[in-house]
Amino acid sequence: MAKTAALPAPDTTERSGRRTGLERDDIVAAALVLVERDGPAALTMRRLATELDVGTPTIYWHIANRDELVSEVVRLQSTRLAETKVTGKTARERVYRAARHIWTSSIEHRSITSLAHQAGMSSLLTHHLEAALVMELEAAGLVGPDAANATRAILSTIVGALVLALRDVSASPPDYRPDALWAASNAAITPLTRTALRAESDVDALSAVTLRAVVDHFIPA
Amino acid sequence: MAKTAALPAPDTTERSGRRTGLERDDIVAAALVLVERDGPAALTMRRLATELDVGTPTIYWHIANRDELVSEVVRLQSTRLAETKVTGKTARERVYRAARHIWTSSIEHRSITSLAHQAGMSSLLTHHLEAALVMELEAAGLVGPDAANATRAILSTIVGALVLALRDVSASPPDYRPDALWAASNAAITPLTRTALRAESDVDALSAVTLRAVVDHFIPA
DNA sequence: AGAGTCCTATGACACTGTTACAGAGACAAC
DNA sequence: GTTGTCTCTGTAACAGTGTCATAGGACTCT
Repeated sequence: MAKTAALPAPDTTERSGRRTGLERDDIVAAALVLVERDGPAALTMRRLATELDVGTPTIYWHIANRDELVSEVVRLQSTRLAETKVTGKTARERVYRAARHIWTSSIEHRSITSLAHQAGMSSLLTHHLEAALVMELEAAGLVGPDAANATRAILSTIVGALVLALRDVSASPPDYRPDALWAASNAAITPLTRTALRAESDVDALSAVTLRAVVDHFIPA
Repeated sequence: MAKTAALPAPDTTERSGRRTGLERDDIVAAALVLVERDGPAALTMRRLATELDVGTPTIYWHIANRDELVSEVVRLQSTRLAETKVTGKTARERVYRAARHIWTSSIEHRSITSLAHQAGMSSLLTHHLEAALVMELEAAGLVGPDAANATRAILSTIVGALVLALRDVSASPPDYRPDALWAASNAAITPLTRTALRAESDVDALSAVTLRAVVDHFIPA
């Protein structure tokens, strides 16, 4: 035990029995740091315990499940992403910027985005940003079910692009990567299109275009 | 050992040492059945072995990794989805129908879709259907990068809607479900919109609308 | 009959999440 | 000052997971 120093180290008193007060938040914060530093797969109860220089059951005293820990981590990150300042002249533009902000934030913290995504909690991660989006939608004249549907459509568009952007191509066997797949395909496709499909795509630009199309469709000019 | 009978049972000869020929495909087929019957989480090497009435290392003789097994399962399902008959008068309509077919197929076999999705191989699962989509796109006048970008945009739209449709809300703690999240949110949102956000959404219809918007944007009238 | 190849079972290793249990330390009450 | 009692922590274990080393059986060829 007592390897390389732990992450937060909130109390100066040497490790000895009782801790004072705020533990739960420290655990969640440490988990967040761990994920951002070493990726989603690194979030292991034992590893987190080691990082905190603590036994595994200690974590279970403060937190019920691993699922709850993940929820808490995602929620913490969600609040950190809360503040948003949307600019833009037209209502359409402001909606687009708000949506685009969700994309950039998710890409910027891709480890936690992947974590939330694996746990099926993307909506929790983006909730605050989503609220900002809804406000812009209402400012653009959409209320009730119209606003809700537009929100979901925009969010699903972003999530779809995120899946494309964050997937790990190196994980699947070489023969089954999109590149090789299109090369081996015997479909009746123009060579030009085939090579374009094999090439790497600029997911960021593509996401922007698609998002613009969806926003334009749901927001009246 | 020798519990309830195995799934395929290809040979009448009692289990005894050497099998004749086609084993690998049987394993993959059994894995596919297992996933479709009991969900993605049920695909365990030991459980698959038990299902085949065989030891675990036997599977490893035919298949390298679990990842390779998953790849093979997804690929098998992909070929089964291969035949597509796209109807529709206009080119736009045919593109839309081809894209919509990817959605319905993915929803219909949601267990395998989830499996492919978790492994980051959604594109492998939908590859054949994607090829059909590309052909329709070319028939609509798009070639090269234009066709490739339209393909990716449409596919990401579908995948985004799939994530929304296939997520397991019961997995996350009650306080963090979208419903409760919007109820507790203190954002400046109209009550009408808030209740609309809290309500369950018709993801299928929403996906159709979004898809239509994206297709209309990329395909000239 | 002997050799070689293909396939399989036993058993283990290193992980994972999770928990029962036995305690330490700090505070309150007597 | 001595007891509790509550809060927290470490040791050790259980049941799973993917994966592999090893030994041996069964079949085909010579």
